[in-house]
Amino acid sequence: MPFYSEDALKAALHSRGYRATAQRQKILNILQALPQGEHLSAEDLHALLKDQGERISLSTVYRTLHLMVYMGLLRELELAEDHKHYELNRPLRDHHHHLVCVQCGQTIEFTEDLIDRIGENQAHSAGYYVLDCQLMLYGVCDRCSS
Amino acid sequence: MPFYSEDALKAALHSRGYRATAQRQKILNILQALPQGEHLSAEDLHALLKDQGERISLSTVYRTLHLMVYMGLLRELELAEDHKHYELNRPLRDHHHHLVCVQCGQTIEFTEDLIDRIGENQAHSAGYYVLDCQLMLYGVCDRCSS
DNA sequence: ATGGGTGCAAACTGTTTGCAATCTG
DNA sequence: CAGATTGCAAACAGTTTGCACCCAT
Repeated sequence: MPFYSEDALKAALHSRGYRATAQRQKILNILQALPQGEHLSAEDLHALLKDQGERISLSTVYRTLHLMVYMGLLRELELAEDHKHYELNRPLRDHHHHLVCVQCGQTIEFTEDLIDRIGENQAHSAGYYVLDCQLMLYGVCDRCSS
Repeated sequence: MPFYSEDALKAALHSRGYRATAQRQKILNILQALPQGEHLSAEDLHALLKDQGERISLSTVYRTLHLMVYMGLLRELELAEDHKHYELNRPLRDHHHHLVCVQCGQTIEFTEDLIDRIGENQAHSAGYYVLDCQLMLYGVCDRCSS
């Protein structure tokens, strides 16, 4: 059950004056097909598209990811790695947060509605419309600290 | 009232088998002197040191920042910009969180003890020792959405 | 005096950009 | 058909690394 049908994406793009292209559709499709909690880097995504036989350039992947983050369709994650990861921006109640070990990079995901609600409140009181709310916890896991 | 006296830094380094060097001292000093909520990039820090007449290389700045994040003395922030920022990792109660406009980059800081407590609990129950806890809110500010 | 730390310059990685060609509306 | 979007290759920024020298322990 995809969040964005072809038409929904088309409408979202058109409503802001952007054009619906095959590349944008394919990128969103891949990210929609990802299981909850999976996230890809721009290069992962590009490699996947290549594997599927699509002809699409890395620059277009970057441009599309930026556009979709800007539109609020995607979340951009900064985890332990040195590059960004992207995933579909599902409704707030499904948001998960990240706990990262700064030494080994192990990442644990968890959900916590209260955080999302607090974030929502803070943003609203500052006059912001929320696109994404991420609690990042950095620490040392038990394996690394022993 | 600095968090880390010269001796405290020296002790922290020695206890983990690292050496106390003038460069490490100077970098920590600059970050300690920063007002609450200010944060610098590696290059900002390097430029500041140069201005003060210090002779220190950019690589050493990077190496030192990494070491101190790893040790838990500093926080590494990923804001709207395309490079990392660093600030002193003060005790949890002083932690602040960030609200960023994805369109204009305006950043608002706020504090919320409850978030820190939730984070602490989540981390502990996963067996992690917390170094840092940041709520990142991405959205669109009222000026950009109008 | 030993080996951790530094400075320099060169390499690297992920990302961005200019431009001509190609599509969408 | 006009202008948005793409692909390519080249540029870029921030960061990392190899190595010889230096200095803390």
